[in-house]
Amino acid sequence: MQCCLAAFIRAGSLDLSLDGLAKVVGTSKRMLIHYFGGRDAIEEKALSLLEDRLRARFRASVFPAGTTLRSVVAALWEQTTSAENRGVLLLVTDLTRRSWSGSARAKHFFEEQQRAWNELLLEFLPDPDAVEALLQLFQGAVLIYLATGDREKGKRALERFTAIEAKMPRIKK
Amino acid sequence: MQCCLAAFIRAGSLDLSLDGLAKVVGTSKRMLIHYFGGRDAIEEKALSLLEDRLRARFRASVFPAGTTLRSVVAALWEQTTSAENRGVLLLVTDLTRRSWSGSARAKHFFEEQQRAWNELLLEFLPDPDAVEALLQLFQGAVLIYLATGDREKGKRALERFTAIEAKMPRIKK
DNA sequence: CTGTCAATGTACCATATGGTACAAGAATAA
DNA sequence: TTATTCTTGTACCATATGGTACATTGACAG
Repeated sequence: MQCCLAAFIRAGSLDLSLDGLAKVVGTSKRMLIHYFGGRDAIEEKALSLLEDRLRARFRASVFPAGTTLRSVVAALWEQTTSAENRGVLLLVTDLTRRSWSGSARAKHFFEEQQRAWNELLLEFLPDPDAVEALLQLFQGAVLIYLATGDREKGKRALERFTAIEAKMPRIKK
Repeated sequence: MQCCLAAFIRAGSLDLSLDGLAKVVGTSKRMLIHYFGGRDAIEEKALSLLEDRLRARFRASVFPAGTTLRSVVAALWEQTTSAENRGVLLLVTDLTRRSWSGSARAKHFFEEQQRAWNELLLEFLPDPDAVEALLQLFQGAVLIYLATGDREKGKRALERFTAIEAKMPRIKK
């Protein structure tokens, strides 16, 4: 299953035929179905595994209390757009699309991701509206990054956001 | 061709088989290929038509000089996320994905859209960095809107952005 | 050694897809 | 009227896909 997920990540999408998947994993379509029980089951297991992995990554990237929002966001951006994570980013984006194309599983995945990010950011930016805006900016930055390959645009925009937030008079909630 | 584009818009994607397309349009796959010359040609013509239509919409939505950034952005958001434009929005988003999946045509489409929006916004926000950030925020807001169906989140975030920009001391360039 | 059962390859099936061959109208120029 | 060209339906083809049938292999218990 690890190999399957790796293959999906390498493809940057769940749109990978069983034959293609099998070739990458080094087995046959016959075996994939035999072991895992069909296309849907494979996608389901791969998604669960991906969720686990993302949760683990999130737990690992816990920042010490008092870290500035600026450096948290910068670190998240670096990690999200690093070359070795490009596949994961593509896959997650593909799932986002599926979540509005009617896939209940993808919708669930998307919602959990949103929740996790929200929770994390709220620790460093204790204003729900601001976090909401930041998440949208981050999503948009990712999209532009994927479309243009330019990491700097997103970096600048996020930097700008955090700089303004740092200067804002704030009523802590 | 108008009908074909309408069908793509209704599907919210270019992933519509010739058979499916033909059924919606009220003809046969045979005829589509005969008249337009194959799948690729149909997509190409539909995209060109869509580009024309979006350009026209943009020209129509010219705002009088002096309009505040806030109302420009609010109007764009209303228009972009209106129910009757949902199909167009889905289609454009699908094209954005294709632009990073290797489709040169989609990439060109994406770049032209970006250029047009950039140009428009620059008239009301004469700071390229701010426009860059605004565009990313808008993209992200659209994504969240598509995934959640909630227009308010994006509205709030954009409102927030324009409110802050209005208060910022600015060196006009 | 022999029976049993999991593991696996090969060949197949049904469906969907983009596309073509061909023939039968339907219109139109001569 | 006749020859030609345009239009269109039907049947087909090749490929890809998820999935199954069946036979073969190999290990292991008795």
